[in-house]
Amino acid sequence: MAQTVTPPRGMRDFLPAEKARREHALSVIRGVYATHGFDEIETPVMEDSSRLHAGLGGDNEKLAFAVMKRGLTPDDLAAAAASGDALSLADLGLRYDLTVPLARFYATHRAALPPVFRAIQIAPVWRAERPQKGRYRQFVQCDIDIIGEAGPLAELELLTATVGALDALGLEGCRIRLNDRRILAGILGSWGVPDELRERALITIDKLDKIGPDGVAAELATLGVDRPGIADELDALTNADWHLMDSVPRGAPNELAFALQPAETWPPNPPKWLDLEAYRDLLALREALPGTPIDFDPTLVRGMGYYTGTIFEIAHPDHGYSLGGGGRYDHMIGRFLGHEVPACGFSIGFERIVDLLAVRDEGRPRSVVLVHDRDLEPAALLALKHELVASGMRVRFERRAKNLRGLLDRVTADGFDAWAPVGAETTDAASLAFRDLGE
RNA sequence: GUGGGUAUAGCUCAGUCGGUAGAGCGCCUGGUUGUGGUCCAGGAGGUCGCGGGUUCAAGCCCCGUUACUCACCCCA
Repeated sequence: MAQTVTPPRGMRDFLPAEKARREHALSVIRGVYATHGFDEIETPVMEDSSRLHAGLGGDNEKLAFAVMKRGLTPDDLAAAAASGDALSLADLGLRYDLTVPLARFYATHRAALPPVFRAIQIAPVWRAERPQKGRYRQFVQCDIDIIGEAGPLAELELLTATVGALDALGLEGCRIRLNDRRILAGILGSWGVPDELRERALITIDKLDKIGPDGVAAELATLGVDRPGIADELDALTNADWHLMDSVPRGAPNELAFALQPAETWPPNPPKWLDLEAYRDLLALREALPGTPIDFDPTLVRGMGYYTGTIFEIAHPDHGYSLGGGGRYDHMIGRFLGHEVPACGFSIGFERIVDLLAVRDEGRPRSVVLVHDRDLEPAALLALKHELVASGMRVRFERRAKNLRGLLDRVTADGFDAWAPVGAETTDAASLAFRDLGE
């Protein structure tokens, strides 16, 4: 091999067939989101480094690609080396999600935006992770966000629009996992977890489906949270039937299970740690979305530090990773604006769904390949092509190959419908003898 | 950041016990076919990822390194 020529690690080129699949899926998602009343915006791929590292991105901040300042001097480098602060050499960075840029966007343009703003963002983000299956260093997210709506209506609109998009894509088997940061905070509070350990404890709980209740309890103990009975409580949380629509908990009764039954059977004395607003919001979501595949999962955490209320993820039985996620982040815009504006968003992980989609090609124009002898006049060929294009066809030239099989297989894979030989005796489009492809 | 696998022609891959670098497809040339998707012959194309080591001899064994890939952590 003369030289290895590849795109940057974790980033990809797209050949025509794959590019067409992606654009088709994107147009479906755009269309559904638009019918649900959202408006598309665009922001720069970079933001100020300080904004990307304001503590809002959780672990993703460590994965941000930084952009070095222009015109750095040896003194600058020496100062950075002395302080050990490499980030001081950067003033910009590539965005690692679309939520932080949206909050900045809203703070910048709030005067031009409606009181309740519904935004679509479909764009690439970058994270310097180690690539693997379903994980890239450049990937497209499809975000919808509602800014300015504090009540559950925001969650409902986001959930219905997202489920609508998944349905329109023909993606079957997806379920929405649902939880609320306030529920998690209540659980942690009941265990006496101090505030400074809360984030780490949450990440530990997130591993429940991988390392089990005993594993989580053991890891919590290493953090200093060693209250007896935690493993049993986690086990009860896991084993309860948490389907919000139609169920009563089937596991051993526990406080949280009772709390999530319908209001009529709600115990008169709710557990002290239960956040009543969160409880009411989850109830409202359940009652407003009958038939939607939503599962309450008290162990769903999500890594972003900025979530303040409901959190959700798209799960698919064929994949160990989530296909999307989101939640409420009521305090983030206040960081940029100075006063609080409620906000909630849902993101579809485009890379993780596009491979699951079947190809649909209805509505394409008829597309034909002209296989021409190699000694024809370009002007004559172009006149033929012009005539066909003017009639609404998609037209591709291919120079005559000795063996046509490979050529015809290739253009069939590219989606062409028919081909015709073109020789010196071909005078106009009427004299072309088209043959169907894909037989 | 941690662990496993892989690396040979443009592509997909063989390569046995260490003994002269291979196939299919694609490409080029000539012929065959002649309303055309057939067939035949010939040809070009390789620093066997890179660097060391062992050996009379390394694509093959050893060490290192880089890239790709799968998984973990974390995430979409």
